[in-house]
Amino acid sequence: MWDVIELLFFAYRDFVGDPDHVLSKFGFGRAHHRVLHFVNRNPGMKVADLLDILKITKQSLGRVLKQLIDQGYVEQKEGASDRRQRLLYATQKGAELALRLAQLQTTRIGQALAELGPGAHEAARKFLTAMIDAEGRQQVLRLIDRAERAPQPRR
Amino acid sequence: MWDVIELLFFAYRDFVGDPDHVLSKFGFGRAHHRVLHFVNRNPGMKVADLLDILKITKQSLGRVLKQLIDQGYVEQKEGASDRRQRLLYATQKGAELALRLAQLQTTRIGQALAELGPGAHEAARKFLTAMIDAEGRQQVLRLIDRAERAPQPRR
DNA sequence: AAAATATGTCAATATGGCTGACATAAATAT
DNA sequence: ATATTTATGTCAGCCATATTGACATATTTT
Repeated sequence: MWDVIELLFFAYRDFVGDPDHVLSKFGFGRAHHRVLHFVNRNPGMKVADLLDILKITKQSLGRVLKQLIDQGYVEQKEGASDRRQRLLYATQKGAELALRLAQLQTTRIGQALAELGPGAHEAARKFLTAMIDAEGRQQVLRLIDRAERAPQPRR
Repeated sequence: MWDVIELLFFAYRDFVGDPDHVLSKFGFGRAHHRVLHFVNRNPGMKVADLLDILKITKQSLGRVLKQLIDQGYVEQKEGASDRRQRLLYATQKGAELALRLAQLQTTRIGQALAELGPGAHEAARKFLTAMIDAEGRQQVLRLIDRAERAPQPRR
C-alpha cells in the first residue's frame, strides 16, 4: 500500500506539472486551470456547482474567476429561468487554452496507457473511481458522464 | 482520456483530504505531512535528498522542517562520514503520527483495491508508475524499493 | 411583505511556495 | 596550506491560494 501512496504523490506531481509550466506564462496558476477546465467541460455551469466541485469558498473562487473573466477566458450569462444565476461559459480563447492544457495531460496519460496493455484504461478508471469518497462518487460520475455525452459548447 | 484527468483530480483531492483533516488538529499542513512521511520512510535521509524528492526550495523546506524538529517529530544527526550533513530521522512521536496518517490512506487504498479484482494492486502500481516523468522514474522506484526493504528505523 | 437563495465584495489572516543575498562549517582540490 | 566547492541554514520580502466573517444586492419563493 505504501508504494501506492508514494506513487500517487509522484504521479500527481508530474501530472499537474505539465500545465503549471504553461500557465505561468499566462500569469495564471493551478487554480485558474481547474476553473477553466470544468467550465469548459460543462458549459452553462452555475457558480454554486463550481464551488461544490472544487470544494473551495466563493471568496477563493471569486478572485480567480474574476481574472479569467476580465481577461476574456470565461464569460457569464444570466440564467434564463433564474436570473440570479450567472451561468459560466468558456470563450473561444478560453476553450483553446483549456484544450491546450488538457492535451498536455492526455498526452501523458496516453503514453502511460500505451506502455501498459489494452485493459489499462479501464483498470485506471476503475481504480481512480474507487479512490473517490463513496459519497460524492455518484455525483462525480454523473458529472463526467454528462460532460462526455454533451453536444459541446452551446453558446 | 478526459475522464482520467478528472478522476485523478477527484481521487487525489479525497486522498489528501483524509490526512489534511488530522493534520489541522496538530497545526500542521500538507507540507508537514510530506516531509514527515518521507523522513519516516527513509531514516537517515539528507536534507538535499528531501529537497530533490519534494522539488521545493530549501527556504520552503526550512520553515516546515524547523517546526517538525522544534515540536519533536523529527530529529537531526550529524553525518558520520561527512559532518556537514544533517541526517533526518523521525522520532517515535513522529513515527506514530506518520503511521496514523499513512493508515488513513492505506485504508482508502485497501478498500478501493478490495472493490476491484485481485490484479488491481499491480495494475494501479503500473499505471501510476507510467504516469511519472520518464526521467526520475527510476529514481522514484529505487527510493520506494529501498524503503520497502529497509530493516526499519535505525536510531 | 417576508424569507430564502445565488452571487458578489470587503477586510483580515494563514499556508506554502518563490527569489536573492549572505553565513558557516566541513570536505575536497590545487 | 590555502582556495574552492559543498551542505546546510537564515534573513527579508514577495506571490498565489486558501480561509473566516460580515455585509450587500437582486431575485425567487413562501
